[in-house]
Amino acid sequence: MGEIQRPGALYQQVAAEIRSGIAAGEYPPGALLPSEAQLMERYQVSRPTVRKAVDRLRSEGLIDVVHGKGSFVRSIPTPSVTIDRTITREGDTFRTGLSDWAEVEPPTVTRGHTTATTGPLLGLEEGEAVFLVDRLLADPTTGTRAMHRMVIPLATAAEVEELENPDISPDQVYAALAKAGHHLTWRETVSARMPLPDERAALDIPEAMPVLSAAHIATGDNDRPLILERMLTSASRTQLSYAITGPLSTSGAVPNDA
Amino acid sequence: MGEIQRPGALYQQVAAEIRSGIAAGEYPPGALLPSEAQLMERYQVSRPTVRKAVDRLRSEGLIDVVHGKGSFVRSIPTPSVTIDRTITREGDTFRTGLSDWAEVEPPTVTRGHTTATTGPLLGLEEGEAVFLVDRLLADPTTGTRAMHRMVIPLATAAEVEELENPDISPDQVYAALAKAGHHLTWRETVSARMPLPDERAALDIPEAMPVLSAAHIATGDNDRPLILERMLTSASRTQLSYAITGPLSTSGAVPNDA
DNA sequence: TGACGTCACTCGTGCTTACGAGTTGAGAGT
DNA sequence: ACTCTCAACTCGTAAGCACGAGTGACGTCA
Repeated sequence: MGEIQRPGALYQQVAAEIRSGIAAGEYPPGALLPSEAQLMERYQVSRPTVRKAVDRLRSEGLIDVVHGKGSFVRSIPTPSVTIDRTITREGDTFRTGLSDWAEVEPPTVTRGHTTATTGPLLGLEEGEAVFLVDRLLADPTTGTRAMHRMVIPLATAAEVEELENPDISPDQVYAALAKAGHHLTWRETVSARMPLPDERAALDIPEAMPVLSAAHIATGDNDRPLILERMLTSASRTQLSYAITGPLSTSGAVPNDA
Repeated sequence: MGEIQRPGALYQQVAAEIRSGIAAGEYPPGALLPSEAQLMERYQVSRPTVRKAVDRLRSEGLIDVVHGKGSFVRSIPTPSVTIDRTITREGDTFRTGLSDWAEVEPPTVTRGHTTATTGPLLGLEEGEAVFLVDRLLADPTTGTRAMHRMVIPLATAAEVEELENPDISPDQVYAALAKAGHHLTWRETVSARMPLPDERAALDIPEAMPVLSAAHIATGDNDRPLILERMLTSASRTQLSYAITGPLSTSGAVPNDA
């Protein structure tokens, strides 16, 4: 029946066949793939070969394999949650897009040190002391989770007394900095990578799915970095959105009532 | 010597041991892991078990396995290329951040149809005819590649004669739209996912590494979507950057000399 | 001294066998 | 008619064996 004639290793050929079947709609999303025994028969290969092919498809995120039941075609991971990171100059604020999200646990405040990554972004050496405020957030509607961290240099914390309160929300931080007389600008860098094991657990990330990381640096006068905010979410469930909205003023008035 | 006592399957235990070794610096980035035979001896397991453990680490993106040489610890994939997607209101332009990138091949222009993803973004039904302009770009400095696609509804193409020229650069498109009298606003959504096989090949993406996808919608008056631009890059090599720079005017003057 | 070939070592692939464990449904027993 | 048990299905794990193929070092020969 279905002997195969494709380039590469046997298990690659089997994997390619199944992949084609998925792409062609033969196995629509949610469908149950033939069992390993059936695939053995169909392609005339041994079980380890079938397993290797199936394992490859799983590592590509195409299927979910359930013990005792079978392999199911994953639906195309369309991010269902959009986090609006729109930058607005109204009153020099920035919306994290996480204001409505609930805190799964109370925030954790620790004294830590800058890493090779966070140090340069903040204009500090690697290993300098900083405050770390960690939050685990959840979207009330969908339950989608996000890890949120603020990295606060000691110099910044000393300047703004509101920062002594660990319960201060990310959005409030910028208001506090503005109130302290800082004229803020922002830069955000977005990257993606595979999650670390603890991140996978905390964010409930399916196998072979990446995380989106957004690092947000608020800069004061003289291009001095004041605070770093980093957000981590499951890329299979969330996307980030950027836009210009509303009237944008050149000078950016700083409100005193924030 | 090093019999193992960890939860889970044997190969998981072996994988966890090696993972710890990598995290602890026993195997620094670039280092050669012990050969499969040595790992068999060290953990007193069979070769298939060792191979499965090694394969797991590879699928996690922790190591690279080279036939005939061994397994090497991957260095932490820090994105080395930053694409500046900064939104500027000077003259109603938007920089793709790809202006300096070279075209690997001539652009491809095809007539296609909106998909379930692109349709709604453009305010069209799924399956409506559109022009697709595909580019494969490369950063001249690092060789990093990017796939770039413009999805142009027929209505937009009919309105702007410059769009008949397939060689028009993405940045020029916005200038042309502005010249045609459109008052543009933008929204960009960023997501990440695992690459499709052809995308992996075109972008030279290492195993178990995701792609960053940025979809950029230009909207004219009455919130009418005019054009969709999508960029795809290797997340292990690139990151996206967003900021507000320069003076921002409320009305956004449209230049006539673009 | 140089070029070449061999050989040892590496991982890549494939088959067979065996058993454990989760899931489901059919059938026997009540 | 209902419930419970068990058999038959599923995938998960592990071992052993065999051979192919890429790489590099070493020794031999010209």
